[in-house]
Amino acid sequence: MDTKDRILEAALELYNTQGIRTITTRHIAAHLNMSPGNLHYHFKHTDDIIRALYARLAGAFDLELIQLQQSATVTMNAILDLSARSFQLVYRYRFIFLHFVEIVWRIPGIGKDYQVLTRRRTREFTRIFQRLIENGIFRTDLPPSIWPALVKQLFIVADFWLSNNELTDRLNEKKAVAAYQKTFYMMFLPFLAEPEKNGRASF
Amino acid sequence: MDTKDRILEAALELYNTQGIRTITTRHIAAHLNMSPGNLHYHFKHTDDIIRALYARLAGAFDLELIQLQQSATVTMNAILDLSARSFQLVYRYRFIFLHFVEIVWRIPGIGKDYQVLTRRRTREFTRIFQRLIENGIFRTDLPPSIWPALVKQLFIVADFWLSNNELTDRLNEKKAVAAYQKTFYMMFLPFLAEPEKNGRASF
DNA sequence: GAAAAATTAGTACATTTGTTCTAAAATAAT
DNA sequence: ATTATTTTAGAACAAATGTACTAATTTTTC
Repeated sequence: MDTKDRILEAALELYNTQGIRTITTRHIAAHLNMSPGNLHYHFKHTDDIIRALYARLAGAFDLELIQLQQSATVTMNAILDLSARSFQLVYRYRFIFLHFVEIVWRIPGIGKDYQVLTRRRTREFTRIFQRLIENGIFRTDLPPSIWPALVKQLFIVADFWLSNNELTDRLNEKKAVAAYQKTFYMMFLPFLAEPEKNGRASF
Repeated sequence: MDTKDRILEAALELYNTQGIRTITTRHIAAHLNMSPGNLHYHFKHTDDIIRALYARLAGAFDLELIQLQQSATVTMNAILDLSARSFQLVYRYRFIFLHFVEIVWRIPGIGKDYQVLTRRRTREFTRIFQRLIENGIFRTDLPPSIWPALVKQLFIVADFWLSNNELTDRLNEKKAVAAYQKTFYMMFLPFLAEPEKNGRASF
């Protein structure tokens, strides 16, 4: 692991546990027994570190979505599995989600990128839901405008479930994964044509 | 309006528009043509300002909830109206919701208070939903564990809808109110026993 | 093995920030 | 009216922060 990677890993850990307000480049450098000068040789500006971490998160997310899209038929189980795997990413890069608005205000490029990403993901999920309706998995008695609304709900919960956990239950990683998955399952349940049949036995 | 109020109003405006990271007591004082010394005479510590603003928000919220609880029968319309009025509060004190985790980490007292508040509100809503089930407004074919899950979903969306708006659509206040209300309406729709009958014509 | 390039440590600097201190001015109390 | 109290302005301070600079050291290239 080269120096740049070590800096990013240390920054990630410190940001995750102490927030972006209190952690400075000096803290990150000290945590690595490295001089501040050296750190700034690798990352000229503090924001470059955050930018790099966001880029890693976005890249990892893209990989997950590509995998989902490549499967011929999308099942509910595939979607729930995606939610579990993407939570691992959310948790790994949790400081971004816990301070999302702050980061986007501070580094506009990230906001722009997230907007584009979100629009693309919205289209993708709308299409997936379309297919789930056609396959009789989702209900057909609801107004069509419910589906984009569901997508929005899912995005909000996906992005901010962890913030809510931080404000309320403060579950540790293991318990958080389980609770997060259950939340997602429960979000889909009332939309299923036959809840008892299409639901997962494991819950 | 006394000086303390003027400081709080100025702080609220600046925090709302520029975030808590960039705004310092000096900015707030300058915005009021006031000396930093004077500001710190009224609020010894910066955090005291945030604490005072949070207290105002919490107090205003309590008033809303008391009003809902006093009504003999809670209807869907009453809940949707509450959601609209509470959004006005979320918007007025939006810096708190846009930087919630940061604030709670910085001022633990606020986190403690929010936890207690949330638990109480969870119990209240669970009871309300119970009655909506008994009155045949909500479906009865879903597992009972869906209702606490719905409460959690609602809280997450209520607290972070605005953050999501900031990251994606950036709607102004007027449009945001409308979209927020619609989101809430759509969240209840799949839980209604007879969507077409209990739903609102206005959507 | 010498020259060039890279990495690193350490220091330095200007700015900002939260807060305190002092004294002046305004206001209220008697 | 004079005294006491509250409020205000302005300066001052220590700590922290982002980043630049310099020189040393390590690594790579030839």
